[in-house]
Amino acid sequence: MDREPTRFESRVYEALCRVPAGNVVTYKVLGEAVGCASGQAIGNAMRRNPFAPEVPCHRVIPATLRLGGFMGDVRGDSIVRKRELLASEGVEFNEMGVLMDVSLLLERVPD
DNA sequence: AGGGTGACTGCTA
DNA sequence: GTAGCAGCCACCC
Repeated sequence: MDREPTRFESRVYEALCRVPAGNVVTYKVLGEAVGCASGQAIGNAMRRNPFAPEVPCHRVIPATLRLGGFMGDVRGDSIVRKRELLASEGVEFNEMGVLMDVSLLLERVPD
């Protein structure tokens, strides 16, 4: 299971670190930052992220503006953790699990 | 080399 | 609101 990140994954993590606290991006946006047309591949990289939350993978959400997954889980206590992590940065989700303030969602990863 | 998997996306119903 | 499906791409057999 555990292994060193591939070059692709390292690029993804590097781009991810440019997302400021208090903001979020979609898997798609993060993919565009590293030249990957598949959000699913990005999700794979996140799922394997060995550095959470050092590398802020909790700032990546699906285009549906829901919470998505965290640390391998798509529906579990980890999601609550992700939600609280984001709340502590000022990014809040409602009871339905949907992002409240859409203006916090960046359309592209900063340089 | 080929097939299966998945923290996705967009469309359809 | 939900469910299913095709397309997507990196990774792991």
